[in-house]
Amino acid sequence: MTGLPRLLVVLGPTASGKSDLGIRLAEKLDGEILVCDSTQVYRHFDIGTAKVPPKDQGGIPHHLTDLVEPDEIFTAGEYRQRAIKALEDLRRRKKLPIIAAGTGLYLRALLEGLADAPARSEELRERLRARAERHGAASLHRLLARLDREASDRIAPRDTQKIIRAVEMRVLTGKPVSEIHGSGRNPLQGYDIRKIGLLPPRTRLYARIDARVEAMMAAGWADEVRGLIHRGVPASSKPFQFIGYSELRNRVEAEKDPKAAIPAIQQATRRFAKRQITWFRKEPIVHWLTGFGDEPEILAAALKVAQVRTQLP
RNA sequence: GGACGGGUGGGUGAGUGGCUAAAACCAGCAGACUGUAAAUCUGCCGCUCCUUGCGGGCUACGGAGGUUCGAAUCCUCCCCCGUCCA
Repeated sequence: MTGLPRLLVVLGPTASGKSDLGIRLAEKLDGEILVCDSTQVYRHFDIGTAKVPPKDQGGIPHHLTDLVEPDEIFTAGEYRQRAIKALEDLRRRKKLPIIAAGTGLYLRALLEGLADAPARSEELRERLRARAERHGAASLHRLLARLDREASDRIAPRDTQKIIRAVEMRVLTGKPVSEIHGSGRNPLQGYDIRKIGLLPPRTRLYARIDARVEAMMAAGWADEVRGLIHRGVPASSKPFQFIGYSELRNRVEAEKDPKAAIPAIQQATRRFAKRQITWFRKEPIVHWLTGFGDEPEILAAALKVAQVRTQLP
């Protein structure tokens, strides 16, 4: 066990101080950061996705950000592949990988792997979406019920996104979802993985979120959005769906005061944080720390978790 | 001082005699989620008791009375708020 190279994971809801803790740990333990965040993979969307600006990175290399252009679609499978490459690179250079994870699905895709399922098919999705438009979301669910009863029982009739994915898997492989998932995952091997979870008290976390949104606005978030519009990033592009970006784009386009969007953005971010917490609560073997990543006691506790010889159960 | 309009659960707001613990939306809480995941979706949401049931009890629609078998809904008075007239 002790022969395996270590892999640190810092996970937690947005604004819990993951990036900060990650950098401090990297400084002490000769590590580098692997960002695990579905929004930071997009170039040009910087302020609202809370990327750590280079001047604040403390000289610690940050990987897995700015991977694609805004009009591209990025997926968990893609993330897994890139992350594995990055891990191999760090291993060669004998650096401690520290994953700063805010996107639970991506983290799971990397650590536990994904089933051997087909990638998205845009044409098929186009057809399915058209069907939903014409005959309603319920018709898609009925279609899935015919193709894959078990999957349709598990997915809510209105959850069009998941229904489409299930139909897609069934059509592309001819196999029901349960069979594909039953075939197993391909977990990441060869690491002594230590997971540190940041879980600050809810009220304090919410207060930080509120303050951070204000700070992002003060840092020129609206101008960033203006720039994105000018460079021709379409409203339909994925990153414009991210929290804050949709609200700000609307306001900027309508030439309304962007500041008026602040309460709505704070609200959406708080709800997002809640969803992250729900997801991470299920994550196996996490050393939970009830505080923010920038607090000295938390750093001390995290260092302990990272360095003990035998992994605690 | 007078004339209207209005006061409903944390918020907005529907409800004009029983089907109403009270629509809807928001907020809040909890949850699901294996290739869009900062996405998408689900449940709960006055208090309380138990044999957890489309169960019982209590409290609730500004306040106090009243009418009625029955009131958030009708009547009386009072208190607030808004607009207008003086």
